[in-house]
Amino acid sequence: MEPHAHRWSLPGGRLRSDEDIETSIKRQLAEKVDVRQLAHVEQLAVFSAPDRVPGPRVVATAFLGLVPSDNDPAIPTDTRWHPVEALPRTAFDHESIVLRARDRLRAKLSYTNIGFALAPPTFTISALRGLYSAALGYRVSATNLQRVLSRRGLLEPTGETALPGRAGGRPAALFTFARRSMAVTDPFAVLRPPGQNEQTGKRS
Amino acid sequence: MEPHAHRWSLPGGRLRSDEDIETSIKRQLAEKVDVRQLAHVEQLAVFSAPDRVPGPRVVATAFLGLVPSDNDPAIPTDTRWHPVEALPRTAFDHESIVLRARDRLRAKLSYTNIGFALAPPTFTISALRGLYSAALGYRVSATNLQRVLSRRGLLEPTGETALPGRAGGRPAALFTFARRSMAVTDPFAVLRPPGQNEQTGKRS
DNA sequence: GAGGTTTTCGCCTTAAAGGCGAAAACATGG
DNA sequence: CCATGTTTTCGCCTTTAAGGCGAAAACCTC
Repeated sequence: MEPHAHRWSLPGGRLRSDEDIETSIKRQLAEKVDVRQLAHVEQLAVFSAPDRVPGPRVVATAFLGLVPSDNDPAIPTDTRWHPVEALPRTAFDHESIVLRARDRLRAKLSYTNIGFALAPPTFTISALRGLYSAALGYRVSATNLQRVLSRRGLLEPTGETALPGRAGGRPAALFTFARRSMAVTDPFAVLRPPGQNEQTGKRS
Repeated sequence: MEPHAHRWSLPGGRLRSDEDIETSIKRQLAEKVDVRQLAHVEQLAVFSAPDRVPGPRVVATAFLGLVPSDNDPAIPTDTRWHPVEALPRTAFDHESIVLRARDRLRAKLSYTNIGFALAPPTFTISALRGLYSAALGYRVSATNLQRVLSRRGLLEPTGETALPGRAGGRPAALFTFARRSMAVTDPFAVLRPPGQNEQTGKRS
């Protein structure tokens, strides 16, 4: 009868007539779950299949939101974080929404600087590596992560170092994301940067 | 009084309760303008600012649709193609929608195989170069385009060649997009292909 | 057949990513 | 306090992809 009762669903709600959708989703989050410190929010996709929920059709605009790993927002008792590799049964089409969000995040981690939204203001390379590994689903090399981000000019060393773990080891340097990387920069063009072009030779 | 009258606007219309949005936009296009042979359609973004149109708020889901360069669909007399570099004044927020679509296309041309949707079933490298140049807004090198697409395994030579232009010159070989590239393949991961990973050394 | 045109190919340079091991910088146990 | 284990960081090298440039190929017209 109510096949979707007692299943987990994503936070959300109805759009008010005086707000746009992004404002709305932020309000919903702030009301229902205490997730206010979103470091990044972007539209994911619109889900509009006529039968996606029982009853009259509901069009949903899904968003991807990222919270830095260092803040653990207080959430109500009926709410929970779920690891994406072990999702419970979800209501409606929410599972496919989550999977799309995951894929989007993975893709953008590679070709944008969206990683800044996952990291605390200051972090060690190993910590960042952990975040990237978790998000991407495979182990990332710290060495390479370090170099790739540096070469892209996204990483800035703060002077400081973190305390070594209880097992000893060299204390890790603390880094920050460069200021100009604090907004998501979309793809680095692949097929021809804006530089001078072509015009190869004689064109009279 | 009616600041948006007599301005150009994008095709579109209301969503019916028994169709999803993509179905809807395809229907609208087929009805209003005869653009049926869309080689690729994807969601662009939702536009929902409360004041984006006068009167009660209208939420619009914008799509990017691509038509191969060889078909020139019949369009009604009140409808026109406009070059994106010389847009007329548009109604509402339609200009920003168009610009977003343009940017999306440009980005995806670089890191996906979306180009297949712009090209006719068979084409010469120069023709393809023309399409890429027009879409990207800068001159692309034919040599490099050729190699990049080949190395990605997207280009397949048909045996045939096109007729040389009236000015002579070596007849150009005709190519096709490889079959497996006929669906948009999203990013080639940059930061770590799925291959073996890390595990660098001793982990006991 | 000479000269002009367009396409294609081959070789080289540049740039970014990834691998691997050594060195650096810490902890702890004898 | 020195040897040993641990973790991070650095340097050098390899691999892969993109981009440049000129020569060769293949066609036209006069």
